[in-house]
Amino acid sequence: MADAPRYDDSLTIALLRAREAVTAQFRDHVAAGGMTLTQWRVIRALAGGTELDTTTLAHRCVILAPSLTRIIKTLEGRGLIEKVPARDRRQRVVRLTADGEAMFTKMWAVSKTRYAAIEAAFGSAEMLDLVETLNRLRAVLEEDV
Amino acid sequence: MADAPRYDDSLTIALLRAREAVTAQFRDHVAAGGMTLTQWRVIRALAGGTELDTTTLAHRCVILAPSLTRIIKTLEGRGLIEKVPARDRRQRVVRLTADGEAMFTKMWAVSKTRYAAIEAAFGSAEMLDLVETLNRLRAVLEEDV
DNA sequence: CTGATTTAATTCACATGTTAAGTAATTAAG
DNA sequence: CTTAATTACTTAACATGTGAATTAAATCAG
Repeated sequence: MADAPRYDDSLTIALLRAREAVTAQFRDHVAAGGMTLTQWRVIRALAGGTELDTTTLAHRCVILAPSLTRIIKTLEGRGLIEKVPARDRRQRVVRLTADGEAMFTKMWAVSKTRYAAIEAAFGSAEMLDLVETLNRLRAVLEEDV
Repeated sequence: MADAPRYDDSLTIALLRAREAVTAQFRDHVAAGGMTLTQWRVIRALAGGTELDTTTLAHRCVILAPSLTRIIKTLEGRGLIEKVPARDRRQRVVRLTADGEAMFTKMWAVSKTRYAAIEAAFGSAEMLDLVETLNRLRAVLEEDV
């Protein structure tokens, strides 16, 4: 069992820790804006007048449907997003309100800076490589295994 | 705003999705054993008679203290782990029970196989590289930025 | 057109993530 | 030795992750 870390958790743990380290770079800033990182992903996905249904939004933000239902309720309650009538009445299509767009614009500048700092510290090319590798890993797992 | 996805979320999202894809390879198996992936990390960390205090355990498993408190309560209730008297009475030191070790042994064989499958599909060297890169990213973020 | 099936969201129940506050035991200051 | 500061953990409160069941609307079979 001494060899356990090598066979199961190493990749899992490395992914967990790396994600933790990256999100830590944004959490304080986003929290200062009165949002969670998850909520911020939703705002981001809708920025620029984008209208999306729950399923698409959930997929892009990597949020499960039940979580997104609650988040939409919360953000709508804060006046940051609003519903849009959809042809298919099963769907819930949403977009940012004017306040939502303003919130995005205000926070985006800082977010961009933080991201640039990460890129500078880690290396721009290395970062592109990493993202590509992560996406390849995901592609492999979703097909072959 | 059209460039947004390139500057903030790409790494975050890539990490999220990659982690999701990897954990998906283990979730069903672990769930079949009546555990969550988080609980399994704890079992794993204690396998082989290891005794650990909450702080160390939390760090190794990448679980926040409040979550670990609940998990320990749950696993103790199921008879999989037990408390060990500690010199420092502030600490809560735990270890696996005989049932806990049995549970680990039973599930470990399968877990190992799943991990090997991932390694085979993605590439052994690539996987080592990825883990190393992730750890380097983390190291950079925890120091420089 | 009617009933069965599928699809999109929601709701429910429970586990975990996350921050802040609280408690108990240890250590350090004097 | 006594008090203040620190440390380890717990509790509380709320947000999210997760799977299963439910509801409502659209689609399909006949």
